[in-house]
Amino acid sequence: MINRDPYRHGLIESKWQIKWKKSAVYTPKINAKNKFYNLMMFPYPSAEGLHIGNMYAFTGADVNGRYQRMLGHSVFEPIGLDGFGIHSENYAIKKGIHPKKLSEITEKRFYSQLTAIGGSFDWTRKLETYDPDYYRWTQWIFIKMYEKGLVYRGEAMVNWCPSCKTVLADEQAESGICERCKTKVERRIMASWYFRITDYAEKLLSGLETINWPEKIKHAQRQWIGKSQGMVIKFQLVDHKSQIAVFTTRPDTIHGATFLVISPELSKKYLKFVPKGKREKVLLYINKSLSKTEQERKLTEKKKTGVDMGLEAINPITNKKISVWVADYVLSDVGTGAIMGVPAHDERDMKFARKYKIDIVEMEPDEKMWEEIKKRGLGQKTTTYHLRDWLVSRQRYWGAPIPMINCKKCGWLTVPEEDLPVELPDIKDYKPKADGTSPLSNAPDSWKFVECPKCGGKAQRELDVSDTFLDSSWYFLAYPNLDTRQWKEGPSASSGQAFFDKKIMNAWLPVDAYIGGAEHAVLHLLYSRFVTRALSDMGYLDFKEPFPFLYGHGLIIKDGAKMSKSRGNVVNPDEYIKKYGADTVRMYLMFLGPFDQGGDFSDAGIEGMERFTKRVWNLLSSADHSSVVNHQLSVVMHQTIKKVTNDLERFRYNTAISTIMEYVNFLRISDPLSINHYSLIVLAQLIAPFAPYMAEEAWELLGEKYSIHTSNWPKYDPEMVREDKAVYAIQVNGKLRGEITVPIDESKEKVIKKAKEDERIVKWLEEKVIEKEIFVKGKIVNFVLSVA
RNA sequence: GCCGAGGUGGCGGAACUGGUAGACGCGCAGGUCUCAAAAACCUGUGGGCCCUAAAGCUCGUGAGGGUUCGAGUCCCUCCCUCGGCACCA
Repeated sequence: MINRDPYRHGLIESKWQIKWKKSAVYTPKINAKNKFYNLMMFPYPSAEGLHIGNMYAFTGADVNGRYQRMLGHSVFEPIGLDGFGIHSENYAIKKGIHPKKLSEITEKRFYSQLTAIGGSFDWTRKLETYDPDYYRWTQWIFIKMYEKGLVYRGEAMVNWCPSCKTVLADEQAESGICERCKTKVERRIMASWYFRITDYAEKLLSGLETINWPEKIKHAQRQWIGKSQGMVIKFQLVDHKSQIAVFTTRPDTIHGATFLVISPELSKKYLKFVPKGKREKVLLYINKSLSKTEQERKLTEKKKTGVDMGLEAINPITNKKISVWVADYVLSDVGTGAIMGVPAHDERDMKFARKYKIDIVEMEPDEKMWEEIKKRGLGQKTTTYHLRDWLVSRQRYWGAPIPMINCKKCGWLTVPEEDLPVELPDIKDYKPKADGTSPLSNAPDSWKFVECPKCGGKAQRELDVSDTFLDSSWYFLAYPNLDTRQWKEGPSASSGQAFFDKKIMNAWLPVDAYIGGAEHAVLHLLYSRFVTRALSDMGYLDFKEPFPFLYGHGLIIKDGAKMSKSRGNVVNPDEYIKKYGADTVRMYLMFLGPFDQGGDFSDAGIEGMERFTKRVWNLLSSADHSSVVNHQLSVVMHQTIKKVTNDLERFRYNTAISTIMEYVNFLRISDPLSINHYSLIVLAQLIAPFAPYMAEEAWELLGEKYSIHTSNWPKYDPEMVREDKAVYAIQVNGKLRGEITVPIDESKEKVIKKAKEDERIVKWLEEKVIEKEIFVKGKIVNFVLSVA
């Protein structure tokens, strides 16, 4: 009897959602054996909810988690929300709803969508960055970093986004554009808190060699850290005691240096040496340059401008007097902010020299210069980095308050640990202000003013909040510890104890598989590595890299463009899940192309996948299956297991699915009586990571013990995957002329003999001389004929 | 400009260390079923030539050259697309 009940995805999905939750299949014991921490990058809950691109990423990560679980691992796949931050806050402002209230709404929506897509999340250990139980530890980390000397307050030129009305870190303002809203950033001088990530430049760079990440992402980090080795060389000014230090990676070209150029910022220092007659012109140039934004300065790239400062310096190698210029093509924060101009070697210097008619001296680079300069004490080897310290202050509301107190008498002090968290006060007017005043200045005095922890006098809290990237720089450390007493109770004054249990930490971390997009290459991924290393150096952690293995998934685009609300091409998965079921949508997404490549979403092919889902269901739910052993079917089955397993190991989900399709096609044309129970068990198991609901339902129907997701992944028998026949392609002069089938172990001589006798081949060999016979076992025979 | 990744049918994409290019799916065409349609199922599907047909020949993986018995895969030159960095001294 054949059961042809249609597959009712709605009913089946809700059935298993409830049962999975109740039986805690996805909740590993914290002291489990064979642990596997499978983590997808922390999502920030966009107000529109989960879009199809998020679903793609989560599904791909989940397929890996489910596969690893079936391999026998205790898989921990936690989920939470990176809900603090400008993104959520801006949306709240737009909607006129308080961010706290809005976060409650988005949280519900997000979690219900994540449930619907069929992820094997451990719902008992979730976290949200805006939860005071979470951010007290964000603040604790800030304090620990401060105590270690890794946090300082600096007054410096910063990136100010006039649209977001806050300062931004360098990583968030690449090329002078706000990472969030794409507005041009302005330069402002502001007092802010900085993390000394530059102290870790070398460690972050060399650590890349120890981790298994996509080369693309490692490359982006290397480039961002921007190590360059060179020399700082001092040039003596003529008639003055002062010197100008330049940084160069090519000291071997110093004998071609015919001028010096100082950045406008730095040139102020030398203004006093500039002859009176020239001073006005120089000053004018400096002011004009400084009023340009970084962006404008970089845009005028090709055109070099500058002014002769009327000063001379001595080239220490040639002993010639050379002129000193100020020009804005030299940047103050690169190297020493001053360069030696070597027109014969550097294209930019050449342009500058031509324009202002400065001497151009041809020369050959001389490697001995390194030694020479060092020996004569003219300069020394120096390494510089492009990496800048991480600015973590934000003049915004929706973030973790920075746990610092300012006392007029005692200066800046950290909030005592036992007073954490410094809770974000509920205030009515939380909008950012154009003048850079923090919205928390609207907080009541009872919140703003506190007793100085040192002298007891009146002191004020820091009013800025910290960067969202600080929240997300350590969340992966939190998940396995959410059940611990320390986590719930918070830090105590005396112990200095962390939120985590080191035993738990060492058991679960580092993360076994981290899956996320490449867009965080120099943001989240760099910050997390830094914070982890810092905590490790403080003795809190025994590992240095949080993510030894990272898989970068591709992006789902729509009509050739990235999905975004402004383009109006955001695809919501809800309607598709409702119509086709989560399993079909999951498989459709995974079948689009290689997981690291992403793809263009069009629903054109989804109905094909629906057909496939139905076919699989029809096979699995046909109760009348024998225990007959059909050799040919067994061979195909074992080959399928082998191929699918290999593909899953390499995240080649698209080909894994196509292999399962071929298996299904084979079963469909097979005599129904030859389809035995085990061949269906295997089918259900192979498809389980992709279509978890249907697989579980089928598993029950097949009378197997709950749950399929904790069953043992099928193993292939090496004896069974061996073919007993081989198909040889027969070529003449490299061109395919026919093929023959022979027993797998047929000898070379016999294969060649048979090939020569094949009627399709004979005519090609008639009256020809065979010069060479190429034989590749199991594959090919090629007869090479002599030309004459 | 530099650094990545890539360019394969009408489309998404297969092809392990050089060994039968186009798996799998979509789309399309024809058919079965039906009063009809949908669904489902079956057959075909890179271009050209030849042909009643079976079969055969030939060209084909961005362009051109090379290595090799044999190249989508390796080497050289060039073009294009996407992503990253960019006056970094």
